[in-house]
Formats: sequence, C-alpha cells, structure tokens
Amino acid sequence: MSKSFNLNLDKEIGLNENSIKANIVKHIKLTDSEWDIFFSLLDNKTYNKGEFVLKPGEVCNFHGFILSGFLRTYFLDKKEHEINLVFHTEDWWFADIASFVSEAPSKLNIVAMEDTVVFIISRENLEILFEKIPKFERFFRILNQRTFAALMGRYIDEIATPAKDRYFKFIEMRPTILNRVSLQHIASFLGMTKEYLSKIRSDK
Amino acid sequence: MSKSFNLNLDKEIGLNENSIKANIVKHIKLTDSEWDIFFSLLDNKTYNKGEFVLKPGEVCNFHGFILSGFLRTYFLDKKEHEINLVFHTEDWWFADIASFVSEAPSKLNIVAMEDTVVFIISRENLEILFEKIPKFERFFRILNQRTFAALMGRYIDEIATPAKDRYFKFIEMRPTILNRVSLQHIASFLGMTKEYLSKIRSDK
DNA sequence: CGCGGGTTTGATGATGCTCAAGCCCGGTGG
DNA sequence: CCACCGGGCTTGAGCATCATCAAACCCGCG
Repeated sequence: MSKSFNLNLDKEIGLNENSIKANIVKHIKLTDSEWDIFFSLLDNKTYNKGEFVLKPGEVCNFHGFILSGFLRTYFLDKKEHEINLVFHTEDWWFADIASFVSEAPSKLNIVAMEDTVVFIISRENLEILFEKIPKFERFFRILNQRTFAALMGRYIDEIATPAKDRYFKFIEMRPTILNRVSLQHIASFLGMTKEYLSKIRSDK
Repeated sequence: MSKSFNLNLDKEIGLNENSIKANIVKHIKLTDSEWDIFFSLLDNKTYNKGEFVLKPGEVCNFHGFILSGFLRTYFLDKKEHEINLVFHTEDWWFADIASFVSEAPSKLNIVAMEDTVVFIISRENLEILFEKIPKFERFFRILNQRTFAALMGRYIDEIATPAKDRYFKFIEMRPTILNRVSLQHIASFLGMTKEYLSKIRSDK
C-alpha cells in the first residue's frame, strides 16, 4: 500500500486514539511513553451490525471501549424473552464484569446494533497494564465506582418509579438513543413489554 | 497506663485488625510498615442499635468496614415507604458510592440494626492512603468490581425472577439473616410488601 | 403487489399492592 | 396473675399495574 493511500486510515486511528485518551485523562495523567505502552496493549476491532461481541457461555476475558457505533447488552429470561440491560454508545467502556471477575461463563449477550469500532484490552494485557502503569488501577477503580453508582441509580429507579414515568424520564435523559433503536428494545430496557410501552405512548 | 492494663484492649483491637487484614490480603500484600500507615488512617466507631451511620441529605465522605454487628441501607419512596437495598454484616465494606463519587447529598439511610462496630476511613484519608500505598487503588478497584457484579446479579434477579422464587432463593442464600431481621424488612429487600411475603410463606 | 419487521389495539388475566381488620406474643404495670 | 399495650405478622376483599395473546395496521422494499 502506498503512503498516500494509508493517510486517511492513519488519521482515523489518530482520531480514535484521541477519543480514548480524552476519556482517560479525565482521571489520570500519563507520559508519552506510557501512552505508547497503553496503545500497544490494545486491539482495534470492528463489529458489523448484528455481529456478537459476547455470547452466553463464553467467558468475558476483556474490557472494551467504543470508538463509534452502538452495542446492546441483554440476556434471555425463562421465557426466552430478550431483556436489555445496557445500550452502549461512543465513549463508553463495556464488559460483562460478573463473568470477568469470576471467570465463569457469561449469561449475557453483547451485540452490535450498528457497525461498531472498539478498542479491546484482554485480561492478560490488562494485568500487564496494571503492572507496568499502576496508575491504571486508579483509573479502573474510578471507572468501576462510577459504573456502580449509575447502576445503583437505575436499580432504585426501577424499583421506585412506575413504568410510565420511566419512559418519560428516558426520553428526557437519552433522547438520541430514541432514533437509533426500535421501541421494542427501549421497552425491554425499561422493564416492560412493547405492547405496554405502546399504550403509554398513545395515552399522551 | 500499664502494659498489663492494656492487654485486653490490645487483644480486642488485634482481633479487629486481623479481621480487616484478612479481608484485604485476599487481594493485596502489605509490609508491616504499610499496615501501620493503613491503620493510622482508620477510625474505630461504634453505633448503637437504631443509630444512623448516614442520613439523606448528608454527603457520604467515607468508606466503612464492619467488624461486628449489622447495618441496613434503605431509601424512602414517594409514599414514604422504606425500601431496603442492602443488609451489611460482618466483614463487609459499605458506603453510598453514588454520593461518595458525586459529592452530592445522599438519598440513602444507613442504620444500625444491632450494636455495630466499624472501621471508618474518611475521603481525605482515603486519598492519603492511595498516595502513600498505591496498592490500595488495586484493592478498591477489585472491591468495586465485585460489588458491581453482585449488584448486577441482584438487578437481573429482580427483573427476571417472580417474587415467590426470590424469597425461596433468599432463605437459601442468606439463611442467617432470617434470624437477625424482621420479615417486613426482608419483604422490602426482596421488592415486595410484607403482606404479600406473608401470603407466599403461608402458601407452602 | 406482497412480504416482513416494527408498532398498535383490544380482550383477558396474573401478579402483587392497598387498606382494614384481627391475631400472636413478649413485655410492663397494676 | 392478669390486663393491657405494641410491634410484628397474617388474612381477606378489592384493585392497579402490567403481561399475554391474537389480530390488525403501517410502511419501506424487492
């Protein structure tokens, strides 16, 4: 490949690196050589719309960061209904933490809802990263804390807020998601059936 | 004070220190002088039954570890009903993480259900700890990860499991709690009214 | 034009809540 | 020793929320 042919690609990777850099410098500062180490431990992956990042039964041996696109995490209940847990968009870390920590088979599906570009860091590389740059322990501590706080908020909402209010809260909090995903997925995310959501929406 | 006079007290503190040490060494190894630093940053506190560790409106500026006793974390819904989120027993780290990270007023109550002895580490001392012994970043990263995984499990259960099954699962998973707390608190913890739990129990 | 995914509508029914009453039982005081 | 109290637990009738199932609708697309 000629240099000029590669130019656009290089630019794009540069953009990607800046996006994850911006995410990380919010909590820790690194030197240039530390950044080099960090990026050497990442894999760049692309998932086409409909492709699976993780399937039940697999062990989640990675953490991921979304550069562009849109992932959906869900599981199947006893009646084989899909229950959506998270919609992950750009600038978002994701993993099945339960499977990651226990090294047990995941119960979750993570699927690409759009063509999606991610950085992946494997369990092994993550351990190397912690060893070489302990500051990343801090970064992931803070990340985990915030993710935990967010989940706790959702948990409380789910318990304390009736379905109707959850929907109106959702369109207020995450308006852009509305255009990127079908209503049935939003219904499932909000803990109700698509039929019931439809009734809520037509009520006013 | 004479040495012999202090002996019992020392023994007791020794016991407490061993309990939190055992909890920590599961994930990180410290030298004796690091342990000294660690313990110098802790406060030992006792809460009598009924006393509050945290009230809504206060900012949670600490993490705590339970040496003995029993705490309950709950919030009030719109109808002023208490909704139990966690029962914390011995060997358990606790905090309102959401309030801790955002430094916003807590929405939660944490109350002692029995006389309870805890170690408290303040936000300031926690930062000092991270600075002096970065290994603790790792410890709390792992702790947060596991807490997150546990909450995710509960969240999925709450969504995917009917009330009846949640109760039978609970008595199987946490049988000792049954004797330490009234049924109405268990009902609230399991996301149902005390009346409904009562019917579940009498059904079989 | 017909197909198919997504959405809506309506009838029916289950799950679990509300409210009110009564029960059980240990503690306290006369 | 009994009477009464109060907290926790139970019971029952009626009801709200939300799920299920089946049918129809809408609309872009081949």
